[in-house]
Amino acid sequence: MSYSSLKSIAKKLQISESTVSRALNDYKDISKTTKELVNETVLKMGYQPNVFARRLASGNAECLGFIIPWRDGQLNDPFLGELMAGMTSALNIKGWDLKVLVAKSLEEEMQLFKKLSVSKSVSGLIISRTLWNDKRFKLLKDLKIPFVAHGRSKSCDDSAWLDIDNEAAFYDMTNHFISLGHKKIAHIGGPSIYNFSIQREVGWRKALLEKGLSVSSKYFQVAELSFEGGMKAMNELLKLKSPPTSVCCVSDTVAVGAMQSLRNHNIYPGKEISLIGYDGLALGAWMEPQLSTMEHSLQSVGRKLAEMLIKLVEGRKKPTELQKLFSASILRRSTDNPPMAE
Amino acid sequence: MSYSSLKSIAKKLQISESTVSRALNDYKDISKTTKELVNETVLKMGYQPNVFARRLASGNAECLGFIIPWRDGQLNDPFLGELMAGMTSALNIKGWDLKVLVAKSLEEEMQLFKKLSVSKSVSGLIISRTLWNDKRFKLLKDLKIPFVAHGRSKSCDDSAWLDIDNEAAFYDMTNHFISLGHKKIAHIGGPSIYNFSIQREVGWRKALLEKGLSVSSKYFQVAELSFEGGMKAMNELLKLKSPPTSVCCVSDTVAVGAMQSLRNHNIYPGKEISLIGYDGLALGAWMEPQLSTMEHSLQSVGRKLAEMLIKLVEGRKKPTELQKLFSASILRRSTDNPPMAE
DNA sequence: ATCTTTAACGAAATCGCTTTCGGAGTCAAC
DNA sequence: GTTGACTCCGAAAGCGATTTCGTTAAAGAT
Repeated sequence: MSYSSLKSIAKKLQISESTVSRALNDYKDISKTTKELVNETVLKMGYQPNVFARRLASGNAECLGFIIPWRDGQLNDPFLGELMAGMTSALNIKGWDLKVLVAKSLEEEMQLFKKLSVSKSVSGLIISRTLWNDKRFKLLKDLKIPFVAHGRSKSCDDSAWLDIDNEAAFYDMTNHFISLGHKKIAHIGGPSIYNFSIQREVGWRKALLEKGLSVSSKYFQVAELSFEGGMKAMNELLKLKSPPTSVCCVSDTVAVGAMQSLRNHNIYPGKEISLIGYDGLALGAWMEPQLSTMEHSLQSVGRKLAEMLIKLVEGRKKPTELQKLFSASILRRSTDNPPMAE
Repeated sequence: MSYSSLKSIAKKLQISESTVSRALNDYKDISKTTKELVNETVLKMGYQPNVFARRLASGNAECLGFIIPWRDGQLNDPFLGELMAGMTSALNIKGWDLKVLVAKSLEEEMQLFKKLSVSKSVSGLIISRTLWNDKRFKLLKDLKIPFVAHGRSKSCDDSAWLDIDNEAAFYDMTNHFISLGHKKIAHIGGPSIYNFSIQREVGWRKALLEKGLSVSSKYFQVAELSFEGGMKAMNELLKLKSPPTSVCCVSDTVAVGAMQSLRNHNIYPGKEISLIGYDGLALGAWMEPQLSTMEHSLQSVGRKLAEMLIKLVEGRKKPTELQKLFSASILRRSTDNPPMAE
C-alpha cells in the first residue's frame, strides 16, 4: 500500500500510463471497460494521485484562496469556522484545497492579489466585506484572477457574487416591527463604505415609506461595527425628545452595544424599546434578555461560494451567470415585542 | 513581467538553470558573486518560483494542515481568525501554505489523517482540542506525519506540543480569589475527557490545598463547554446550603452561562458571587457586569505553532525539543471582587 | 613540474502527472 | 479493395523546478 503512482497501476494492468491517466480523468477516447478496470484497481491499491504533479502538468492550482475578513485589524469573526467548513465540503468533492490568506487592510489585500497573480498559486479567490465602492473588483478583473465576492458592490454586474438579500432582510425586519404595532422605528446602520450598510438602510426606508410612516433622519444613526459603536448610537437615539420604540440594528454586535446603552439608561430591551440584530450569533441568546436577530446558514453560503468559484475556474459558467441571492429569516428571541401603551 | 521561469533568468544571465536554482536555495557550492547576481535579477524580473514544480521535485508539500477544532459538530470558534492569522504570518516567511481541514468528529479526523498520510499533500499537521487520552498522538506517530499539538495529553512527552499553562492559570485565578478574601471558592470544570479540564482542576485544587482551604467535592461541578452547561452547573452550586462566594469557570462561555443562572436567582455577578472565566473573549466585556477572564495572545500561539511545525518538518529539531508552555494572565473586568460581609 | 584539493559550475536525470498526436484496428460504404 | 469514419490506445513531449554527479580551472602541496 505504502505508495503507488500512475506507473505502478499501469504496469499492473499492462497498459500505458497515459491510458490510466485519461481513464481517471474520464476522457471519452477510453473504453468503458478499461475505465472500470482502472477505477477498480485504483480503489484496490488505494492510489491517490500526486496533487503537485497534477497541478504542475495541468496548470491548475486546484486551490481556492480565502482572505480572512479583517475588521480594523482585528480578526475575530465568530462565523469563520462555519463558513470555511462549508467551503471545504464543496472542495473536498473535487480534491481541491482551501488556502487561508490574511491581510490586515485593504491595501495589504490588494498587494496580495498582485503577488498571487504572478505566482499563480491559487486558481481563484473568495473576497469578503465588500465595499460600496470596492476597488478590488476592478483589480482582480485586470489581474485576470477568477473570484467570487461574498457581498455585492456598486458596480458588480459583470462579476460573480453571492450575497444575502440585505434589503429584503431589513425590509422584513422593519415590517415585523410595524406589524407588532410600532410606529417609531429607528435604524442603527453601519458605515456607508460597506455595501451592506446601504442595502440595509434601503430596506428599512422602503418598508417605512410603503406603510406611510415617517422616515425621520433623527431615527437613523451610523455606528462603527462594534459594541462601542452600538452603544454610542443608541445613546444618541435616547437623547431625542421622542425616542423610537424599536430599533433595527445593522449587526448583532451593534445590537448588543445598544442593549448596554439601554441598560445604562434603565430601559429594559424588548419592553420600552424593542430591537433586532443581524447575523444570528449564538451569543445573542446569552444576553438578558435574549437578542432577536436575522439569521441564515453560513455553511450553505460557504459551500455555495466554493461551488461557484469552481465553476468559474473550470470555465463552465461565466461570472454573470454566477450571481446568487440568499435570504435571511427572522429568529425571534426576546427583544422584539409590541410597543408599550403610552 | 507576465511570466518568468528559472530558464528565463538562466538565459538572461548566461548561466545554467541548475546554478540559478542552487543560488536561490543558498547552496554552498555557488560563489557569493553569482548568488548576488541571481538574487538581483530575480528581484528585477519579479520572478517567483512555481511552487508546484518545486514541491514535486523536492518532495516537500510546503504546506501545513490545520484541522478546525470542532465542538459537538459545531464550528463557531471565535478565535479561529486570530489563530490562523498567527500561523500564516509564520508561514508567509517561508512561502508555505496553510491548508484548512475540517472534521466533525474524532473518528472523521482520524480517517482524514490516514488519507493525508498516503496523499502526502501536507508536510505536517496542527491538531487542537487535545484529550486527556488522545488516540491521535499515536496514530500520527504511526503514520509518520509530523505534527504539533495545541494542548497536551496524558502521554505526549515524545511529541511536539504548545500549551497554555492551564494549571498555573487556574492556580493564579484561585489565588487571586483568595487574596481578595474569598474562602469558599468553587470550580466549574469541563468534561474530563479534555486534557485542559484536568489541568485546570488541578491548578484550582493546588491553590486551595496550599492555603489550607477546604476542597469540598460539592464545590466542583463538571459542565458541558457551553452556555447551557455553565448555567446548569451554577444552578447546582446555588442549591448548596452554603454556596461558594466565588467561582473559577473553565471557559468564558461557561462563565456567561453561569452569570445567567445567577441573574435567574436574582444574584448580581461580582457582588454576592464573584466569577472569572477563561479565554479572554471580547464578548465578556459586553456582559453586564463585564466578565473578568484569563487571556493570552492567540496570534502568538498561532505563530509559534507554525514555527515549531516548520522546524519539525525540516528536521531541524526533534519533537522533544519542541515543547512550549505559554502563560495566561488575568484580565480584571467587573466580576472579581472581595466577598461581601456576611 | 606533478599531484591533490578545492571552488564553482553545467549536464542530465528525476519528480508524477497531463495532453497532444499519431497509429492500429474494426466496420461500413462505394 | 480502397476509402473513410470511428474507436481505442501508446509514445513522447512537456510542466518547472531539484539534485546528483561529473567536469573544469585555479590554488596549494610536495
